[in-house]
Amino acid sequence: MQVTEHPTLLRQAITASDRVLYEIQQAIVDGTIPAGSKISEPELARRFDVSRAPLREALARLERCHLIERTPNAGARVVTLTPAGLISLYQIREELEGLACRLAAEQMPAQEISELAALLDQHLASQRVREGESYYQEAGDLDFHYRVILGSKNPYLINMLCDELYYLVRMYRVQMGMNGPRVSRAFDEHKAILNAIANRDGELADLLMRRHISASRRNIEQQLQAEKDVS
Amino acid sequence: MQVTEHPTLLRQAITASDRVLYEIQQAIVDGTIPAGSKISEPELARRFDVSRAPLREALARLERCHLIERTPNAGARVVTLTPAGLISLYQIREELEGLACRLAAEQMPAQEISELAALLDQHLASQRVREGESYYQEAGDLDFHYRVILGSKNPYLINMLCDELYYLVRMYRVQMGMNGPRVSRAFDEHKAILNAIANRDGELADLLMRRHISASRRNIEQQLQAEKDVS
DNA sequence: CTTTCAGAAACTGTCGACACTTATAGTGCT
DNA sequence: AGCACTATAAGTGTCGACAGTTTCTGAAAG
Repeated sequence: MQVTEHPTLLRQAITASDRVLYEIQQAIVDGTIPAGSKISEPELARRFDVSRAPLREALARLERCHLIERTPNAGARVVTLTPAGLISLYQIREELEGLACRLAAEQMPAQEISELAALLDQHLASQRVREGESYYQEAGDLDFHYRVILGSKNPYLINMLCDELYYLVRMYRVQMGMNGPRVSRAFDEHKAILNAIANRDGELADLLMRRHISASRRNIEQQLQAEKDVS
Repeated sequence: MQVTEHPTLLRQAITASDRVLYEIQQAIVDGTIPAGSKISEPELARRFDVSRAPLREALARLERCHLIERTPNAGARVVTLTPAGLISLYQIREELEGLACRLAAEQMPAQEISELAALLDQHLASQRVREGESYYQEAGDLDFHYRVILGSKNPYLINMLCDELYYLVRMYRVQMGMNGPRVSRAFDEHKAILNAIANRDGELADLLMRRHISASRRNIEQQLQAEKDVS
């Protein structure tokens, strides 16, 4: 089996199950496999050219990150996006990412903090170029959140947010077509959070992150409401 | 395939994978399969009399609730219990169960609240009988937490706490041999939390639950420290 | 026309076998 | 004796096939 890069340092074998998982995940997030649609194992197995064994393992992991729902003997469906689901998701994000900020303020190494500062400057530059363009900034937003979470050094927290919840967050953002004036405000909020972390003020970082996520939630809710009004 | 109880109401088919998952889970939690030990798929398949296919699905779910750790092409190991892991776990519980309490104070139906009150009275009775006996009370403790979490009506929260984290919490408790004077104090704390929920005071319920879990963490930490001093 | 009930098709859960990787034990060399 | 290397054994990842269940189709009865 192939090995990525350094054979001894990073001995992470890329298995067929991993590859299929990655492709299906992307397809669900961007809507290529539409929300709410039923999933047929034989069909997907043919489509991605693998047997059902690795496919089923990929499906198990997709269920783990809440992108599909399975019922015994009856198959799997892609989740449907609802306002209630969005609120439930963001309620948890508020608590968990608030905690992540507090821990990051205590645990994050100075070097990681400066790297994160550099990342924000880089975002600022690219943001000036394409004002209002959403995709890059949103990707950057996730990148910022990722790094703060990693800075918490809490393995369960990292696993829950980065592996289990974030693909669903991305799915909401992509399929709701995030854009608008929130982009530039988000940047300022990031900067304030980073400052609090750099000052080792966990309490403030926690508070700011909760506000940041709360604002983000209201933004998507508004988008969702607007979409509802059209139909 | 067999069906549990009401064929139309609860159409949950008990699959072989489910059965094996349940048995292995229990074996890991109570230490029959010791912490840190390596897991051999063929051996477990023989031991529980199933093929490797359902066994692997069970292992995937065990990884999901953090009872085992897998590395590609190298097999799985039962997790090891460490002070750092315990702290990380309880940090998350504090946030998530605090949130659960706040939501339960808002969302929990009156009937569920009165049922929970009845449960506590029942605990009180059995507790008087066997003062100091830990196992039953601890099971009751988990039962109380379960109901509060279910009362939050947040599906992600319920899944994370009841399906992903609680088996590991039980494992820490069982293998650290929880006992001592904490049992009776925990009951009073439960009662206070229930009161706050019944009064629809989410903020107070949140605070009390955080304290309750924080005290529980300190209790186990102490136990763990004592065990360390012996060795 | 709707409803009910067979029969058929499709699908999920499970099994045994094979390919390739990892770990183990043994052999030869310094 | 200690170390490197090779061959063997064990184990994981994957495949194709079969059994039992669910769902769809269609015909018959109300």
